[in-house]
Amino acid sequence: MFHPVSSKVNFPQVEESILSLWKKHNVFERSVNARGSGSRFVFYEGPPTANGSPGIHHVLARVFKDVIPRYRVMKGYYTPRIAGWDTHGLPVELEVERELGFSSKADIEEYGIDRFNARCRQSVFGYLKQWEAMTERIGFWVDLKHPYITMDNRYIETVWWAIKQMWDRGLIYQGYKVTPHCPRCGTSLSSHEVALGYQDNVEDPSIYVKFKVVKGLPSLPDKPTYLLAWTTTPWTLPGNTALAVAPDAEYVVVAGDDEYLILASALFKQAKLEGCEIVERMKGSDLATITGVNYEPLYNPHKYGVERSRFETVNETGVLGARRLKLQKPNEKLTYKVIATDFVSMEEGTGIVHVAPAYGEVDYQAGQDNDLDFVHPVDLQGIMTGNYPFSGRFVKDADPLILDDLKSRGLLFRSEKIRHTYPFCWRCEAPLLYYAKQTWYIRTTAVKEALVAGNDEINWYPEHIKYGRFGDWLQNNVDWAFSRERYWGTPLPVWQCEACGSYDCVGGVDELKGKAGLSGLKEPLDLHRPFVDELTFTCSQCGAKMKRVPEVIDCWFDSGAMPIAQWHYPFENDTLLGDGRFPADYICEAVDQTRGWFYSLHAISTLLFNRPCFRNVICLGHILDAKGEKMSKARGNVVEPMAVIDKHGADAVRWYCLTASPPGNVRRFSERLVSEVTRRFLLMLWNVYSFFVTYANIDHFVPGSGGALEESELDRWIISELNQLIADVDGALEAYNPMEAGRKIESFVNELSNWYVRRSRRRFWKSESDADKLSAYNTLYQCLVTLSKLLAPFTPFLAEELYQNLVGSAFPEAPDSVHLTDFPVADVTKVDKQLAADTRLVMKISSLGRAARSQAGIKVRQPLAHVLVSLASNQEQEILERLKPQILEELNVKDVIIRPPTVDISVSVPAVVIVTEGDYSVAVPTELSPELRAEGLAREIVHRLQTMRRSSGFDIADRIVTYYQGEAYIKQVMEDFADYIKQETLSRELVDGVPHEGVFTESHRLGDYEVLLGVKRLE
RNA sequence: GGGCCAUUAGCUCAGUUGGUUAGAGCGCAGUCCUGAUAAGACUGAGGUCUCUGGUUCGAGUCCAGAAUGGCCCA
Repeated sequence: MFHPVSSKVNFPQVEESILSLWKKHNVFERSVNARGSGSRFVFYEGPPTANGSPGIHHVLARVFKDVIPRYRVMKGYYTPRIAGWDTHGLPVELEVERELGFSSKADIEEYGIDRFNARCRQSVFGYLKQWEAMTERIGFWVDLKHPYITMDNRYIETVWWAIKQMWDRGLIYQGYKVTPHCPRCGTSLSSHEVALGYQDNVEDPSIYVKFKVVKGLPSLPDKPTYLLAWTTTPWTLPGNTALAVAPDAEYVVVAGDDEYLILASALFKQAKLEGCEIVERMKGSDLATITGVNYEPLYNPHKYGVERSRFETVNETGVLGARRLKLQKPNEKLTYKVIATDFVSMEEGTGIVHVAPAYGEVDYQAGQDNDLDFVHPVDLQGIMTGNYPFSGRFVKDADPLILDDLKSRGLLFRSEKIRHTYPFCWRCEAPLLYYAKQTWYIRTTAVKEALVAGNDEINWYPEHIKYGRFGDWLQNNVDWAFSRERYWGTPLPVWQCEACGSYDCVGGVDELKGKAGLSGLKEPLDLHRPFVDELTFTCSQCGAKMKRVPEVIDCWFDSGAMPIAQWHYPFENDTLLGDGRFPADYICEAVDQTRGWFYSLHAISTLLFNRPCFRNVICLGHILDAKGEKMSKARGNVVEPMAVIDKHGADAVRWYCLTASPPGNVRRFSERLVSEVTRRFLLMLWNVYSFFVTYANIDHFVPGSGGALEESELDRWIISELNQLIADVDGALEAYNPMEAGRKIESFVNELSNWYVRRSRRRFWKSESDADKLSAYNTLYQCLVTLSKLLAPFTPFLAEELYQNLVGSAFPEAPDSVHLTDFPVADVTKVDKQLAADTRLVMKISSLGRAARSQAGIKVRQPLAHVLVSLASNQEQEILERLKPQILEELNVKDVIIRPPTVDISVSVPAVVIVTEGDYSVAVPTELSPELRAEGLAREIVHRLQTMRRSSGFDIADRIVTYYQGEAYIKQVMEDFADYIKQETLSRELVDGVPHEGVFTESHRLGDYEVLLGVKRLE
């Protein structure tokens, strides 16, 4: 006996009991360990940060992360899955700062780095319970008991080892580079972080500034001459040390009332100067070389208490290419020059570009190439230094004051506003400022070819990411600025000598402990700041004291090192690279990780081992709300995932995530869509399951009984479809395409429910337990059991429920969970393509026939003498001839008359309704004989009695006595069709007469006749 | 400014290499079926396949350009 299954189901409730079953029987661990001898399938978990509650996009990712490994386990692969937590980085610090009400790094230092980091350590798992609960509830199987945690000493030690490997190969250097700097967080942002914070339509000043040429042009000495330049960042003007022109472009000198202005002729009109007279033309290269076209600084740094320096190159081991700035002496008569470069745009501005080497990447490069001065009157908080009229102000606030100042000095030609895209800090939304700063870099450009070549070996889903977004990113690779001037992160393991300035990189704890003259060591060891800052040792070069540099590293480096750091390689597990645990077969994250984790994984792996560390990656699109808008707290449209799961169940959410749309597309999410999935798919499957169990129990069906099966055509058909389905699902999952696999399952369940079960109903109902009935049971049983296995990776709860009841209760020796079974193997010999096509033909004709009946207004319950059918080919005629019985049943007709394709059936018989689709036509006669009418009435009576049985709460198998009272015609029909009516309604007898008390009665109108019907249950 | 993706019914999505009249589910209106009943079947309304050009005997599909949205880069 199977456990009775009601057609009414509460999925969340079923799932809860499955969860406790898994827990009780330790199913996840066993599913992994049972495959211990199989080949490894390696999954890498991209570690989330647990300092915020998980969102629906996390659920999406975890569902996709789960489905493939579950499939692999069932295919016999040994597939351990290790959870991971990302614990370092600015997000964590910002959260703690918010809690403490801090607004700057000074607040943190005052509070104490030790206390601050202790709070970070605590904060980072603030939502761990929620994360674990969500992970468990949705059935994402991953080892949460032994996760890798990026802040653990052992994890950090591996990260140090990795950095040391790169250091030894000269791949780490400290350089000045212009980096996007967040003035509030006080740190540089990596380019992948910058990418997170662009905002459109930002309003900024758009100003034209006049730079006075020192002596005027030799040919035009009568009036002062100005170079006209354009900028949107007035605050960078004090840092101006050159003006750049395009060497091949034409420049013009135009005459104003009491001045000459120089600008590119191409931008002459755009600067609204077309009314002015052009007095001279010259090439940009001439402008740059003409003696005397030096200009006066807008702000001579020496007058405002600001330093001026120039670059010089130094070479040291490990710090290749480092540059130092050499301080210059004050010069009251300072002038700057015009340079010719290749970056001057003729699209906007004046063709003369303001160059401030401290504040732009190209500016900085131009400064190096042209020995320009370097002036940097802005501190790390974005405050103007020196004693300008606008000193002490935040740069953006200084802008209007600078304009006022220039205007009062007659140097502002024009001032407007512009709307453009500008980057902001992705966490705190402060505008980013481009600064030349000393930062530690990883020279990823040195392995660019290997990065690109490695990408060739990776399978991307969707494929366009490979040579699109990710490939482009690799092609445009720049060195990785990976140091952060922050507190809560993996400390950069570089020590510098206080005296001689030489560096040492430490690659492990033992190495550190072995350093001569080590002091400051405390146990238990904590590799974080400030404790690691207190560790000093003796300089091997000069014997003075080595102190750690202050920086920590980008947390993307942490997570990107997880392939080795989760194993504490090479300090433990040193066979990792050769024993199958590296690289990953599968990873999966959202598309924003292209420049995040996907990149840091790939970069670190390539730098260390010169090979990629993942083979297949599913890259998920982002989730939008029901209206297609981005979910955000501000909009208040964030979907709380647990609420949806509690209401509809995890399987519904999983199935929606997996099948609703291609994984790489953006997708809309709403509770409504999840509930649709439940109705359309889960409930339909459940109904088939419930139907099966109900009748199997009535008939005491025992799975596998009955020896060789006498399969009907219908059985052979669904078994053929089933085996085709197995092959399709297997192939799609093998190809990392759960959506396709899921949709195939959906259409199979639809066929199973709406054709196989519907067509087979009478076989289950009939009283005698013959071979045909047994075959039907065995066939449906096989379909359901196979479905439970096919569905196990997708909807593990529902799959388990089916399996437990269908298999667990019948085969005590079977594995005690569907997740411990093998994935079904398709028996291709059972796939009958011809039969599939034949059945499609029957479906087609039935559908047309129903349409014709519908149009003729004749219920299917009313038998008809025949239908006329016209087909596409003679071959199909033969097929349909064979499958006639099915059509007879489906359409409730006594005969099917098949006409050759060449005969127009509309003229062959009068009084018909015809429905045609393509080459297929079905015609039904509208005339009814008295015999057919009587039979129709009998069926109508049966129908009414069935409904009465149900509404009076009888069980399906209850025997009854039926009473009837009506006119002569009714009595005649009741007598003529007595056997039929008794059989259909399980009536022991049909009693003509007034029902006595205790009988459920109803009066019915059947066409022109009145009848009183009564039913009474027999004990 | 550049790149990638998307745009098909009111909504969510299919549409293989170009080939009759562009499909499904949901929703809506109606009919039917029902011993799966909080399902199911059928019919109907609902489409300038975002737009403009081009290639072709033939374009939702291929090419070019544009628009809108999303993501990314600068």
